Amino acid sequence: MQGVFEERARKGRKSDRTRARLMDAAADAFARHGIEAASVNAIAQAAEVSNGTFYNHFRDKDEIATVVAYGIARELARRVDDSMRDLDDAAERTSYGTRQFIAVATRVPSWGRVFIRSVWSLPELRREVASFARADLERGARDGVFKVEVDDLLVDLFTSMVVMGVSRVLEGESQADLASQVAEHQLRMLGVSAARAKRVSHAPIQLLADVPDSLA
Amino acid sequence: MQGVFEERARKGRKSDRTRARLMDAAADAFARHGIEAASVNAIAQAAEVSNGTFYNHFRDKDEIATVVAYGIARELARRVDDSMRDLDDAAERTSYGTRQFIAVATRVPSWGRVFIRSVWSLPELRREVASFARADLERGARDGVFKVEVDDLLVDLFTSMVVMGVSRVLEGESQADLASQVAEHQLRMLGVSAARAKRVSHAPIQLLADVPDSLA
Amino acid sequence: MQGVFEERARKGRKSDRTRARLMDAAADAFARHGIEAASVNAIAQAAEVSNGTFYNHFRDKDEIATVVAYGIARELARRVDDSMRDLDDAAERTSYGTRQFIAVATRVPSWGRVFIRSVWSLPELRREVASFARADLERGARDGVFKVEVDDLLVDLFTSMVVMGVSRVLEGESQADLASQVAEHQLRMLGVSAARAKRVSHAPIQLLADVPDSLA
Amino acid sequence: MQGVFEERARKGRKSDRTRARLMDAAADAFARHGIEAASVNAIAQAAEVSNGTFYNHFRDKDEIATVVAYGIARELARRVDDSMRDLDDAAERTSYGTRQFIAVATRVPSWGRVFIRSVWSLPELRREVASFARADLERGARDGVFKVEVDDLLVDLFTSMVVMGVSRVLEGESQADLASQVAEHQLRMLGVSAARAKRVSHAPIQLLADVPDSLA
DNA sequence: TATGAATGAGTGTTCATTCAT
DNA sequence: AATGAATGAACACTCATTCAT
Repeated sequence: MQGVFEERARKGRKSDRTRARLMDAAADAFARHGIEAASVNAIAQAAEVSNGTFYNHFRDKDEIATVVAYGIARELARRVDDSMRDLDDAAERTSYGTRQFIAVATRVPSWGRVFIRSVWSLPELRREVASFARADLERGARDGVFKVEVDDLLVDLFTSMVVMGVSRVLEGESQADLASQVAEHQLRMLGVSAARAKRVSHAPIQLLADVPDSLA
Repeated sequence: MQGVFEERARKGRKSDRTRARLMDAAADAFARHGIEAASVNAIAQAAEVSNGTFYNHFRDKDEIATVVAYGIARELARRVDDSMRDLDDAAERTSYGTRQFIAVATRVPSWGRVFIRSVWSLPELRREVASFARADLERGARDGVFKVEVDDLLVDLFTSMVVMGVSRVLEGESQADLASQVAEHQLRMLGVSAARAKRVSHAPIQLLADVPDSLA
Repeated sequence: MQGVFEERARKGRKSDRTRARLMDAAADAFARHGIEAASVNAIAQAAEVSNGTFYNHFRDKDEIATVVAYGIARELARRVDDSMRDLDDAAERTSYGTRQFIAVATRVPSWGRVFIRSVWSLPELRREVASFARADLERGARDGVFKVEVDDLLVDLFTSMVVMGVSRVLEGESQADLASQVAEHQLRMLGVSAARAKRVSHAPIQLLADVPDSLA
Repeated sequence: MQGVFEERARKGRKSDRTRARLMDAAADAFARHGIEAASVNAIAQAAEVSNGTFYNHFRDKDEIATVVAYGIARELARRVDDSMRDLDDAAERTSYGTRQFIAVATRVPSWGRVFIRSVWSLPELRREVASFARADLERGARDGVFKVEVDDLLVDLFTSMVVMGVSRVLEGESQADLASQVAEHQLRMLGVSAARAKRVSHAPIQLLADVPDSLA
């Protein structure tokens, strides 16, 4: 099994690849058992290096946990953002973003699981990811598409709904329709008419075209 | 300091009181450091019994964690439910329930924290607590007050919003208005008109009349 | 092999005996390899308890090191002091004390070795032990037996000579005459005439009459 | 900062300079944390070379420890000896040597600290340094200046007094008078009259004239 | 039921040392 | 000679759990 970080470090130096393999192994272990319960030894073993090597690359377990969580969160946000370049309407962007995010986050289950774990424990990370959503929410409010005032609480509620969606999919729910429904509920919460909310959220979209097959 | 479980076991036998003190201490420790990081020794010490005594009352740490989480969740739900006996309208019940729940769950911070931690890790517990909400959501759908279909996903989204509210308050947000806003957003998501959502959610309510002073 | 601490805790509770055995084992290990190089596991093993038990009795390795060092130093000082109750003349007391101390400290080699190691690294301990010597030096200066001013430096030089004596004996030198010569040199340093220094320091003395045979 | 070893290797080949820098870094680290606690990595880093390079120059940590200790001890002895070329009288030589040694050993504190640490753990080193003192003690005994028999014990006691002096100065005592007092006590121990001991030991001397400024 | 000393597997972490480049 | 990533044994310390009293 080759992880996503290693995939990307394939061209780098050997040391970079070792680091990437540790990160992949850590993401996997964190997803499986949680950060506390994942042991450094197990991570090193999964990465096929000795435990000492771990400490050549990371100061301690906290460091790799943070690095991995941010790495994953940023990569998820980046991919979703990239896929939305052509959309203008705030309702469409918001709805599309939610659906795409759920799709991407569940594509590599260990990444999704690390994400929903760290999104609560690392507030800065949450804020960073939420800032993408916030921009669209504010645009919608400005344009009159949304009828609500955008504040921290609204952004957090919006985020918690996305997270809930990711959780459900990772628990086994089929992703396709579920993501649309989450988006639909969000739009209604934001003051979009029920009819439009349904229409926009269930419009067919192109998912994940750019994700390499090796991640499956 | 006397905890809530002990409060209720005051009349019971000595053994019951010991058990209750262990549960109070555990709730506190779990809230403070998380379940993994809370040690049995520390719990026993806080309960002023020896570590051996712990194992006379609970098979292992997992058991007390589950028992405490369920105990707290049920107590929270019971209190909120009790306070809603006189309400009939689904929108009012839903809104009132959310506001009351946030108030109660944050009244004893350690309980609130244990709740938001366990609500994700114990799905059965989540379902049990959510069943109260589900009843009102279904009533509202039946009565035409809510314009949405009630399914598992909706209940979970509704729940995640309440949890988000509790989190924010425990992070230091002032509770009063925040709870109302959460409720308002929920009603809008459920298809209630913006005007009514606002009116219902910001109506003054009597909070916590029944909470014993010892919890303050 | 039964150590000195255990000997003394024989009548105590079982827990006290375990603690004492750990201390004996630690004294031995510290003497053999130095404090840094002695491992907690090795100490526990030598005491025939599990490594976990060690930490039921001592917070960490530093704690047992300090406790053992002070325990040994005080016991050495106490024994020597006890044996000098009947002496009045400062020159005799000083000389006798040095000889007795060297005898006692080398009687249980591991104690002596711990002493010469810790006397440099724990200044408070050095001061505590030296305070016995200081009293006699000051008395001698007051009585005119010694012709020097007693200050910190003098006490330290005096102490370092005793320590040197202990070192030499532990390195294999025969103790009897060596201790007398150390005492003789000390007296001369203090201003006692060569003739009297020799006479006083080589007078026969009763060594160690009170030390239990089990220590041999 | 440029160390003493490097200073002297300035003209040598690059390899020699690397070696010298490692020795300076090691002396510093040993003085700061003790030999056990000083890590090879830290030494290499302080010397601004990679850890691998360390092993091109020294077989292991023990080797550099010994080499550094001997290097320092010999350098100290050499400097003191050089400064005494013109003195003839044994009492003067002895006293002057002690004072000069304390001055030199405390001039570069890390050297002094390494010295007092290794003088106990490396008996051969102690003997080597002491041989300078021994020569003067024997000359004094032959000449009748000292009234004692010179044997191993006397040399060791004499040495321990010098070491004690170095310790005190490194602990913060002002060096000037302290060294004189140590020398005075030594002379008295050797049988020199109190009056002459005082006079000789407190005579003004020229300290450290030959120490390069870079050491300051 | 209560006690608390004892257990021992397990954890994170350090570090001297090796070796391919 | 120099590099620095990799190694893995060793260490201090934690903690859930057992059990004799």
